Amino acid sequence: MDERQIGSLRFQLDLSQPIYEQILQQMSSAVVRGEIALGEKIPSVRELAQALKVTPNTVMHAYQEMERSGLTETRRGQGTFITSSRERVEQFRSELADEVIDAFLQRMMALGYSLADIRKLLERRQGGGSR
Amino acid sequence: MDERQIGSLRFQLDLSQPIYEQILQQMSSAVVRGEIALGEKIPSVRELAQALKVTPNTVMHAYQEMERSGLTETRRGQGTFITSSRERVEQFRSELADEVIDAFLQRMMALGYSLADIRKLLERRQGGGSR
DNA sequence: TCCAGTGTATTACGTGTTATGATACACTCA
DNA sequence: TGAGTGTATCATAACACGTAATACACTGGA
Repeated sequence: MDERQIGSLRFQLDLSQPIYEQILQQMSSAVVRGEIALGEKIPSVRELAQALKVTPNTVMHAYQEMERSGLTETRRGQGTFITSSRERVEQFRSELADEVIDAFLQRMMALGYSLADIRKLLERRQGGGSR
Repeated sequence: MDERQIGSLRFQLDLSQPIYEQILQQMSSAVVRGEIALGEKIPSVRELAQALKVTPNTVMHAYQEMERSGLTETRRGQGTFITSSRERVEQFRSELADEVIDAFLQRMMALGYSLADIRKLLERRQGGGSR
């Protein structure tokens, strides 16, 4: 696992997944968790490419996906910025969560687990934690 | 979405995922949910290939993965059979469930959801009941 | 013993995705 | 004007996936 830092951002890249998707996911995570401020400028395509030792094209791919999902706004000649709409970030977060939950439930049901079963299994994870 | 039936098995194949993985997953589901009896013979490589209109190689790929995970036993010249060990099937099921849950929790945490949040979201599914 | 039906292996080919590397263009701002 | 942006294009390579064809090894029943 390769770990690289640029500004306040931290990236962990491996070969198990397309690089552009890992950039996309980790950047989205950072935004959604408030680790990047709304309206903030993120590294330029070339800058991040150099920091991560990948091709600008690969970073571009990730950035374009982010804009497509409304998470960023790009201004030609200026750079790429996190959207300043808190609402949009919230919507992105909950929509993504919905998809993740749907896929999870579908896979578990295919294995014959009921919703009640799933809840029990999750409680078990909580184990020594808060309850 | 293409749906095909062979014996008691039903397969739904699309292009969103490798075919061999869809065969693997749907066959595993059927076993784990008891839709295929323990020790039962499953269609031969050529037979299933013809029914699904794919190449024998593709079915082979799926079958080899199933054997690697201990779900089936292959007997050269005879065919491929579901393991007759209920214990092994149970172990396969719970191991797979563990992996699915781990991946799910990791993705949700990356989006900033706590275990308590996740439980609440799942409860909501139960109430809304869109299955 | 033969043979049809099994699993298995190999080779060649085509396609799509991913990533690289290089180059060029368009835009913005100091 | 020039440096720094996003953007587009081309060629190339590697890899995964699927197809197609062929061949081999094994088993059980006729």
